[in-house]
Amino acid sequence: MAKELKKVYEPQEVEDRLYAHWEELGCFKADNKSKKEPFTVVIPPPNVTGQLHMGHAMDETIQDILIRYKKLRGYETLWLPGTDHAGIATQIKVEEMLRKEGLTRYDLGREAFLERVWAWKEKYGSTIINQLKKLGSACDWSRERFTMDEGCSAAVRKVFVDLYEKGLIYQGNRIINWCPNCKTALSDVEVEYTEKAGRLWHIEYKVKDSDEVVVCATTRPETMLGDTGIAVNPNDKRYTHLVGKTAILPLVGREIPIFADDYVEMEFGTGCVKVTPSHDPDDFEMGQRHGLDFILVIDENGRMTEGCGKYAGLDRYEARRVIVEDLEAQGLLRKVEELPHNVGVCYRCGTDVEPMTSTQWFVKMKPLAQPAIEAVRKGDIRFVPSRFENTYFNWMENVRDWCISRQLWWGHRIPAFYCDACGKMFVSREDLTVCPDCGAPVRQDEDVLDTWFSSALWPFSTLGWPEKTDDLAYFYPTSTLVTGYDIIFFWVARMIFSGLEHMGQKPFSDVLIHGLVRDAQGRKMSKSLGNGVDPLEIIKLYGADALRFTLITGNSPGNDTRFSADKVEAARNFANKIWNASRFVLMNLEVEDTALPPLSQLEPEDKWILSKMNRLVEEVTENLESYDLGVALSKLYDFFWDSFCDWYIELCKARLFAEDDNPQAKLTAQSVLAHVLFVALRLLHPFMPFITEELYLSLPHEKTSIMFESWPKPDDALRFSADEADMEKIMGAINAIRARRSEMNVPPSRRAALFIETKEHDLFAAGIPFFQRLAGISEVSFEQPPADVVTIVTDGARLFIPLGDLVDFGAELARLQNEKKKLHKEIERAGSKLNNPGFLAKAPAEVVEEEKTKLGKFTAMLEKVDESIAKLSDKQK
RNA sequence: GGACGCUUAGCUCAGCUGGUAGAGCAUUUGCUUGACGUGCAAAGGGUCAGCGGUUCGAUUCCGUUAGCGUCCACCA
Repeated sequence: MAKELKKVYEPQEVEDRLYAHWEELGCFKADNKSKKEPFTVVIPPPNVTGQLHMGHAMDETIQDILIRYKKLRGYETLWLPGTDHAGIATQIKVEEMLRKEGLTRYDLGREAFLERVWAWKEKYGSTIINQLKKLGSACDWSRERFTMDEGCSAAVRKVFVDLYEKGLIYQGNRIINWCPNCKTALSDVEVEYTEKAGRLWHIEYKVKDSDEVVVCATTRPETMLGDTGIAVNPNDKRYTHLVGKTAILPLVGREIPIFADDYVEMEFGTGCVKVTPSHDPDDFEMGQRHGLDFILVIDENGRMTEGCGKYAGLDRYEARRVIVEDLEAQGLLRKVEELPHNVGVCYRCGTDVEPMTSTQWFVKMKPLAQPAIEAVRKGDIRFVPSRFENTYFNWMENVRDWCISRQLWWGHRIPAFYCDACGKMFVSREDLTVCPDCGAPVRQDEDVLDTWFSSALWPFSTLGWPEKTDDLAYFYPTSTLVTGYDIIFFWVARMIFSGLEHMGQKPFSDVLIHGLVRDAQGRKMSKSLGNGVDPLEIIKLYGADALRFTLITGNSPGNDTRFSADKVEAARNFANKIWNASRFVLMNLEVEDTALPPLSQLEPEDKWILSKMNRLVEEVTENLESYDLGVALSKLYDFFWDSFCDWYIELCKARLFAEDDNPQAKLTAQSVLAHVLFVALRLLHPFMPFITEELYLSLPHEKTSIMFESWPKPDDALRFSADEADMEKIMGAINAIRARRSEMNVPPSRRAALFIETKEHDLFAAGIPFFQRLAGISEVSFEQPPADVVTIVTDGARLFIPLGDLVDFGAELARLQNEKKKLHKEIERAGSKLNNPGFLAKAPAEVVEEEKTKLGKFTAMLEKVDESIAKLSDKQK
């Protein structure tokens, strides 16, 4: 029966084999015809060209834990994997590759370029998928999807046309965020704001037909070329006389109106704002309110437009420099102040974003946001931790229309067709080649959709929508969405309104938010810092289970966590501990199963561990249900290492290796060991799938995989609170003896006799083998102890150890005095509580009872200590 | 300017609905104890950021102050 395991756990040797084993058995495959309750998770699709990083590793680990846990609990689990085409990111990568060949995408043309991207995707798209497998992810690979596969594309097409027909998608010339490097429009969430050093230039504008000047302060002098007005606050008495007058734009000579608008803050700058409606979101709105002209002065490359005279063609920052020089030369620069301010940069490339007016496609957000807010407000969708609901509401309530068109080639092409002959535009479910009206050829909109437009449909597009599939019927809405707080706006919010709008049903019930994985110093892991840790390297060195353990333990939902080699090492050590404990159990196993023996055969130590185990099952289950994965895992760690290994296994050795011939006692110990191990392996499996599977397969088992076993259930028959308390008295005595010995530097090899004075003779008599094995005791006697002893007072007994000349009477007396002081303190503490009428009247009965028990215990112990002190003092005299 | 989070042992962090503070790592000491030195045993180390309040009782709830951090926001 006994199987030989290696002395050290070698994850490298088992992980790939077990993953293949699971795939062969179809462990990850979900059945949409199942009678069970479904539990569905859709993966946040990683970028198809991406590499697995620590953030992914954490995200996937959490999902895998939920999936494996629910599967053991008897749910029909589906973890649906896939990848995202990642419009900008992927296109940039391929363009970089082309650049090495000296080519641009324009050299290739749209079609040839897209072929290259697809080829790239075929070549590298599976990289991240294979990396996910290394982590142990229990994804149903038969259902793997891609945001640009046929089905997802059909969903995108349908959604676009539907929204257009409902009037929720429109085309318009509005101010958008433009990345001059990526050369595309961006949505509001794709702009990141960073504080940069800047300046505030005060520029003089002459007032027409007057000697007056108005001074406008700006951080972006180059945009003055596009100024079409000057705004002041309507209540600003300094300027009321100017409202309605005209100013002359310096350098350009354009006449622009001076008007009043509430937007202007009187206190900031000079109180006069130069208004550039085409290059500033606020100015854009003022421009609309006041019917100003819109003049584009910066083009899609970030250069000044042709209409800019001598500045035409200059880069916007070069133009700034020249314009400032010119203003200065003309004496129009009144003042320059240093002013750090927020600059929007592209989230992909970091280039300063240029706000500009442009014709783009937008999703009208207000009507979509309302139900999405409601769903969370009503608790239909729940964020964990709930504080992220604030973030969500705040965004949803103030959301602006979503710019969805991108001037890229890689992505879902916008299904709008233009007829140049009759000037009409058609948004169509089918591709058009000729105009439905006039029959002339049509051309399709050049732009593609924001990547996040397709991700927003992920929870249902991946299940087959718009087809009415069995998957969709059975698995939608999904159960839990796991993701980082950094993409709540990008993705979570948009999935919510999309699900509600297109499915008429929420996309998921719970949103589990986790934080970032930072480096050991707490810095964000980033490519530019080069401080990223490669999860695959960690897996290679320490194993996937150790990595998973590291990412989960000591962390709570929504909080960032630091990653350090120390932690992984500790995790690896734990895996090794599990391995060796199992090895021990297997080496001593002569029974054929892991069933519990009849309760009547159980010894106190068996009841002790079973009782603890039973409570563990309850608590871990509870913690998992409330997504407290870190808490659950640390309880498992403590139970396994401390309770099971350091105590129970050691206690069992007394029986397993007993000289007397009691085969039944041995078998009982083996059975309990195997049983507890089996329970622990199942509880640990969601967190550490590989090692638990490998060990399960070594135990006597019925199934071909631990994944087919079921989650342990608490059992009322295993609540042995009295036995547990008894056992703890023995353990307390062992602890006390060990501490005394250690204090006195007695080597473990030096065995000592033990004299016990107790009213609980049977209990302590049963503990004899444990004292011998765990506390370095030779013989135990309940007789009167000799004179020269060390006295140890514990709960339930007084223990005496004659340690011969090792004992320094003075030291022993001091120790006892110290002990006495401690007990006095305890008694005082408990006593003051119990003397407090408020406490007695208002505290719950069991708390009062507990205090009374403690008081009794400590009082008894104090008596014993006093006795010993008296004896020792007598002797010294 | 809003919103949120953090401040607990030398370090990194747990601590659910209030009832004498925990883990890992680090430190010190001892140990070939028939699974494991990726181990075993023992020990030191915290007025749970400050101040108020609620309570019989607060690290835990409320308010407030300070420091740090994150997100959002139109101060040109």
